[in-house]
This record gives sequence, structure tokens and C-alpha cells, in this order.
Amino acid sequence: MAFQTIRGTFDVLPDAHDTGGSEIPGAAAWRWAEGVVRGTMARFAFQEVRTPVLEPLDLVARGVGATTDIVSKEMFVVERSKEAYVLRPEVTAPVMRAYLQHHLDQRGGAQRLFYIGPCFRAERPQKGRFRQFHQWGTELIGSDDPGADAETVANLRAVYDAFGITGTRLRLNSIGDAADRPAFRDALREHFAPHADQLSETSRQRLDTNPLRILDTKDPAERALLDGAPVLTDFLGDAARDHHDRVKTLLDGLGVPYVEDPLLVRGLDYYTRTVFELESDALGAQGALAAGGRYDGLAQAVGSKRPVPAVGYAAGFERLFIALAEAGTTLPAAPTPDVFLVCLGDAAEAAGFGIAQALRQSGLAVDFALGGRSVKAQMKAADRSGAAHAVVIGDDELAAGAAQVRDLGASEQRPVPIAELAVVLSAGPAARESGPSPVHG
RNA sequence: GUGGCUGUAGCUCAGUUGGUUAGAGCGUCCGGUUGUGGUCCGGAAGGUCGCGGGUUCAACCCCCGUCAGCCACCCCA
Repeated sequence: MAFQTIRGTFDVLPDAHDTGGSEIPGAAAWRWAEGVVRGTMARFAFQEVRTPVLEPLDLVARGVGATTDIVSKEMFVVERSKEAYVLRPEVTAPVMRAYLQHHLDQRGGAQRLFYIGPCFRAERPQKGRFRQFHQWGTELIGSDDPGADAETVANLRAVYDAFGITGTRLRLNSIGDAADRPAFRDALREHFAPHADQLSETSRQRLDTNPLRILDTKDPAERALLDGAPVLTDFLGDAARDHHDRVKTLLDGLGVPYVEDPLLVRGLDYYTRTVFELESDALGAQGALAAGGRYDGLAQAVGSKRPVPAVGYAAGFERLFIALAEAGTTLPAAPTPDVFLVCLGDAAEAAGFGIAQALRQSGLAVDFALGGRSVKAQMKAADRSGAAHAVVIGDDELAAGAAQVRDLGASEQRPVPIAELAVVLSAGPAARESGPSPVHG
């Protein structure tokens, strides 16, 4: 085997396969999952946008934040003609870029947008963590109303409900407005400074660059220092506090469950006020299924003259599939043809192409073996294809003008005039459109 | 980026204290007389034992490096 997928990437094949630990669902499962997402988005009146995989490096650096891990060490940078591009590590900054570039505010009102697509981060691969991974997410741009936050969270929950995934926990917090942050940062620094020697090297750096990040440390020793540390909630300005309260009231009214977590912060710089994360205990270290929040500061960070309030979330397909597997959900298998054509001899094979074409034009999915294999081999292939019927054509059938139609399930066959094949075969179980549904168990 | 574990046919795995033609099951292909599958029987193809060095008369087995996967950390979806 000469070439292989590069580290942390994978192929999607007709059937599921695994990379050694992570099960990669087949293409039909991906299509189905994307369809479930699209269905939910439609019900929330979110509309799709598709942005390039390649974006200007500066957009990401300024949008996501230069001190973040993503920008400082996980970007795939592409250089060409002195321009620096990156394979997008997330899609929020690109969508905001598109919103500003195309003046989507001129469509009127807040824009309810969603996306589905690949992202790239040069992290060390693990189960549920790839270098090319796939996300869907929403961006509700142009509204500072708490209702926008509530809609976003409600949408997130609705998607996972549609997938039948239970046992998740939605953590919610407010990190306040940019103006609230300095006082809190100072308070944090004051709190940690005396214990700097007990902090890890990275935390000590963060004390300088981004003290909020120390809050979500998992280091037990550092967690101990969190006792008595200043609480973000106490530093919220009136506007942010009121906003947060109204978001919670709306979610309570909707019956959307969440838990408040004053230690929840986000790794990306653009967040303001509302932040949340959906996690599952079933996923091990990759517990985060989805995360998001409000990012009122992003637009200006990427060059807008006016502030543009917005809120959204991003969710990972790879982790969704792990959660679906944990839930015992059966994913759709590759589609099967309706008919498998078995041709004996050159004349029959020549006629077979015409018959296949006619059946296909009538809407049937038709497969057949190329290259004149033995009847036995062709029948075996027909069986394996999953087709409901095999249509056998040989010299006898051509002479009689009638093919043998074999019901592969019942093992019965009868002659059918070639001209009537399309009608007869279409009369069967032709509910192929919607495809199989997953079974929850 | 750090640490640990793993790496033999398409898949799941065997492979004796290093010993000379590396095996099995499943799968694939062909066949079991002239045109019929899912069972059965027979046969075949398929492996530079992840890759590269080293030790040795001799290495899939030992040593070093490297790549990849997995797990944890970090971080994140």
C-alpha cells in the first residue's frame, strides 16, 4: 500500500469501517446524520451557508484569538504568493466574515444561519478527535436579545433529541461583557499570585495572558486553589446579569434542562456573556459534544466598524457518532439496488445495457455485473447486492422477448415480457425514497 | 506538544527459548459438466511480519530510530 490518509484524517466508505479504535460510519450514515441536522435547522428556520475551507490566516488569528491553542499551535497554514491562508479550524469566524462581506444584515432582521462541514486542527489524534473533523453549528447574527441565546440552546437540544441521545448535561454560564472582564481578571490575578508557585507552567503563563482559562483546569492541585477564588458571576455588569437572567428564564419556560456552572469558560477569545457546553459522560476524555455562546465582540475583531451581536454553537459529528453508538442506535446501511441484471452471453449483455437504461429511466436502481461472468457468479453478486429481484436474460429470453424475474427473497421466478419489466418491477416495494430509519434501542 | 500501550494476509488472530518453504478462520476469486444466489465440498490468489537501521551464522521474534493507531495529559467539537 503506497499511500495512506494522512495522520488524523479518514476516508468515508460505502460501509462502516474502523481506524483501530474509532468506528467511521459509512457514507449513508453521514448522509442520514446530516439530514437529521438539516431537518431540525429547517424547523428553526435556520438557513444554510457554505464557506470556503481556506480562509485568510488573519481572519482566524484575530477572530479566534492569537493566544488560543488553536491559533498558536494547531493551525494548518497554507502559503501561496506571499499570502497566508489556513484550513479553517472552526466556522464561526468564517460565517461572520461572510455576513459582513455580503452585508447580510441588509436581508433584514437577525440572520439565522447554520453550516455543516469539515474543520482542521493539528492536534494529536485520539478517539473522537481528528485533524480533519466535521461540525455543524448555528450562528444567529444581528440580535442581542436573550431570546437569540435561548433559541440557540433550544436548537442544540432539539438536534440531539432528534438523534435520540439522552444522558447529556448542558452547562451554562455567563462570562460577562468585555468591560466586565478586566476587574475580574485583576481579581483572579490577585487571588492566584500568592500561589503562583503551585500553578503549572501553562497556568502561570495564563495568569498573564488569559487568567480565565485557569478556571477550567483539571489539575486537582489547581482546583483546590479555586476554593475562595473570585466568582465570575459577581463581576457581571447589570446589562450582562440581566441578559443572563432572562436567558435562564426563557430556558426554564421552554423546559430545556441545564446546569449553571460558574467555572465554565471558553477557549476562544470571541465569547461574551452566554457560554454553554453540552457534555456526555459516555465519551471519556472527549466529553464535549457541542459548545457555544454569545460572541458580541467578534464582528469588530474581524474588521466591522459597528458591533454585531451574535450567538451560536458548534457540534462535532464524530462525537455524535460515538454517542449514537453508545445509545445502541443502528445507523443506515448503504443503499441497495432494486434490481440486479444477470446477462448470459454477448447478445444478452448488449441488450442488458438497454434494459438497465430503461429501468433506470423509470426510477429503479439497477446494478449488473460487468464482463460476462458465470451465471453462478452473477447470481451470487445479485444476492450480495441486496437487490430484491434478479432479472435474468439469456439467448432464450431474448428469443422469447421475456426475461426471468427472480424474487431473491422468495426464491421464485417467472417470465416477464421485457417491455413490461419496468412496470412490473416498479410495482414492488418501491418505498426507497426515504431510506431506512435508525432504530433506537 | 508530553507520557504509556499496540502494529503479522482485505478482516479477526496464531506463530514454540531467535533457526531456515510465516499459518488458521472469515472474506475474495474459480470450480463441483452444459444458464441461477443465500447451505455444503474442492481449489486458488493474497503477506518485503508498519518502515529504516543494528546485533547475530541466522530475527516476525532482541536493540535503536521512525511512522501510524489507541489511551491519558494538554486542549477542544
